[in-house]
Amino acid sequence: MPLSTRKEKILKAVVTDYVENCQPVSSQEIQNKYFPEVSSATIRGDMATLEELGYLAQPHTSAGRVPTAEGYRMYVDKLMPSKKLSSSELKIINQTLKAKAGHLEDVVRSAARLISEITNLTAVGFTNASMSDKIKSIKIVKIADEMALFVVVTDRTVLKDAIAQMNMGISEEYLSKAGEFLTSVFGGVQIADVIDVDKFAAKVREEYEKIYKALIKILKEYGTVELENLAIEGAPKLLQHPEYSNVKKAKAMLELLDAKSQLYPILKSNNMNISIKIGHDNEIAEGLPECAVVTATYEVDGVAIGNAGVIGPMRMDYSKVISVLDYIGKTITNLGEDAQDE
Amino acid sequence: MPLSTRKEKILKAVVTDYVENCQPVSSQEIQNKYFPEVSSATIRGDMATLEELGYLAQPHTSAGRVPTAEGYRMYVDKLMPSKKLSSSELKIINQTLKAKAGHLEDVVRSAARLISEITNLTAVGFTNASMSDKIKSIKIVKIADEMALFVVVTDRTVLKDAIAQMNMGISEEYLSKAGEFLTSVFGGVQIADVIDVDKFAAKVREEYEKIYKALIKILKEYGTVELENLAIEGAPKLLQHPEYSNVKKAKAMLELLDAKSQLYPILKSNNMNISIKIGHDNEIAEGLPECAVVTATYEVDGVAIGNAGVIGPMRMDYSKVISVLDYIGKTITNLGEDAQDE
DNA sequence: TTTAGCAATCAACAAGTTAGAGTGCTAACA
DNA sequence: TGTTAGCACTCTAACTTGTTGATTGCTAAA
Repeated sequence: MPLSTRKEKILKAVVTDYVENCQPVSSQEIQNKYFPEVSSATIRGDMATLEELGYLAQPHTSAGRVPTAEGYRMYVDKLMPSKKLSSSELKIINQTLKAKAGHLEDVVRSAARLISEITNLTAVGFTNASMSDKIKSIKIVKIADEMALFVVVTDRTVLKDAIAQMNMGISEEYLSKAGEFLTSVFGGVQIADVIDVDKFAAKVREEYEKIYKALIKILKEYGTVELENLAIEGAPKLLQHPEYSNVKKAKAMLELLDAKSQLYPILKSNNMNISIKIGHDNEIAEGLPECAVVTATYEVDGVAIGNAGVIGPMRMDYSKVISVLDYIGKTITNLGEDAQDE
Repeated sequence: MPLSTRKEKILKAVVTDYVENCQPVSSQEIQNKYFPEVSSATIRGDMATLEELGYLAQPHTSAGRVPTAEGYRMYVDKLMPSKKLSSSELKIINQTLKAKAGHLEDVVRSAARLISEITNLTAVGFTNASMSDKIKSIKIVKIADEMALFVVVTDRTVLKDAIAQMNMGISEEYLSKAGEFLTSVFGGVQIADVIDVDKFAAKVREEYEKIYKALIKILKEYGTVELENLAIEGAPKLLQHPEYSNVKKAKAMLELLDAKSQLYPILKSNNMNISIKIGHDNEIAEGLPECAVVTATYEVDGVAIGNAGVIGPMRMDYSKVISVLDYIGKTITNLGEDAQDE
């Protein structure tokens, strides 16, 4: 049974009002603010129906109505108006991201910070890395007597934190040659293949065998890079929402944010442009308190380079969140293309 | 007027009990648990004296006593027993830190995590970097057509996140030569001097001028490296302390932790082996809620390489915190010396 | 289908009461 | 002089009760 237009409008009004005031919405209020043309009794009837259908709920008998997860879902899917960002918001997004152009991790982190500041919610951002990324080049730099820094450039990012212990007395020339050799062998090869020893053992000359082993060790952790790059911005903002005035709930959420490995699967949207999970949707994570997660996947040249989004109470301004994520997505894409044109 | 031994013991008992139970301590309780040999009336008298001296306070007339900041201070300075870590705690510290040996940032971050887990408090850790660090070597690696990675090794750390935009068509040889040249000019020179253009402009050959400028830009941010490396572990643990059951206070603390630039001066202990700031001590930071900060400076070969410590309510188990910080400090120092012996 | 009117429900607040925990004081004692 | 028992006093925390106001659901009429 499809909802009548009036019922839709009432649902929309309830969500709008509740998002703004965080108070159960009464039929009176709906009538005054949104529906002067019908009586509160009529609205009451409609609200009762909406409650039967599962879109609204009552905290207690003599209270107004509150949207359920399904209510928000319906709102997001069908009823939500699109919202424009203010020109000052557009400006700050452009400026901030432009300043960081070129540094992938910085861009995503800045994006998260922007999102948090504009939406007043806790934001997250992370870059993607996958075992199917391809090697572009490998450089090895001697930084101390027995230490070498591996710089691995892939088609998506630059791995530059990997330090390996080396034998005494290995020369710079040798490392440089080894880098060239490894680049020639592995250039264009997926990381998943590089670490598959059987496939390449034959191709690696004996003199570079130790280096190859060090490389494998480094690349095995490539997938965890995205975990380390998971940026969380504005965590304390959680506490300003009445939903988390209860310390227990607040703690549960903060602990979730703290445990990045747990958080990650919740955030990772399945390559959807914008993914919206509300309430039940993400109750997959055991014990996760009622909340909503909105994430966007960012692309440059058609390649997904990272995700960013917000996590917070179900009661959030979805429309605004989506505008921000969308605009930031476009800005990042353009950033990449501009860089190429130069 | 020095305290009588009994008064000292009573103060110690009050602190011990309050740290454990977070309940105002009554004369009865002291008598039962710590002083069966004197009557509660006597203890009451002593507690009244301790209150006059400013070591104890009463939340209200008919409540027990609570230590003041001065009370904790006295406890820490004179009365605190030393505590041994359990063998399982020693073991986990050794194992965890050994696994990270060689990676300075990782060691300090792991140290913070260990501290947080063992003390059940929020822990922080950061590596030191200062403009008086000396350059050891500079390598420049081409990672894309117009991008180069500067790897700057100093006597304290390795700077390897600095990517600079380069002119089209700069060759790897040129960058490699430039690196050698810069190393020859700046090896052993303090960073503060390197970025002082007037001092060295004459020495830098014209062909490397642009590279030098890029280097300066990078090194100017060297000091902020430590900010970025400021690791905070176990922030949600704050909320499990009754002191922060009030969401407002919790938020103030979390915001402090979030604003790293604000937090940093509070944490940076003035090269003291272990620094303990309690209550008023660190009320320098405006609006900082009542709390205590205990930090230790870690050294390898006599050089301070980082700090780690805890931040939390004044009511904490100082003795345990200090044991942990101390033992971790020793472990880190040994780690560095072992590495050299090999 | 909509509306007005009205009884019923319930949270939130305020006021009043009680119980008990803990103190400070005092007078007696060692 | 220091210590103790005893007791009155204070104050919070918890519970009870009553009241108010918001909001609903229902019903009968338009």
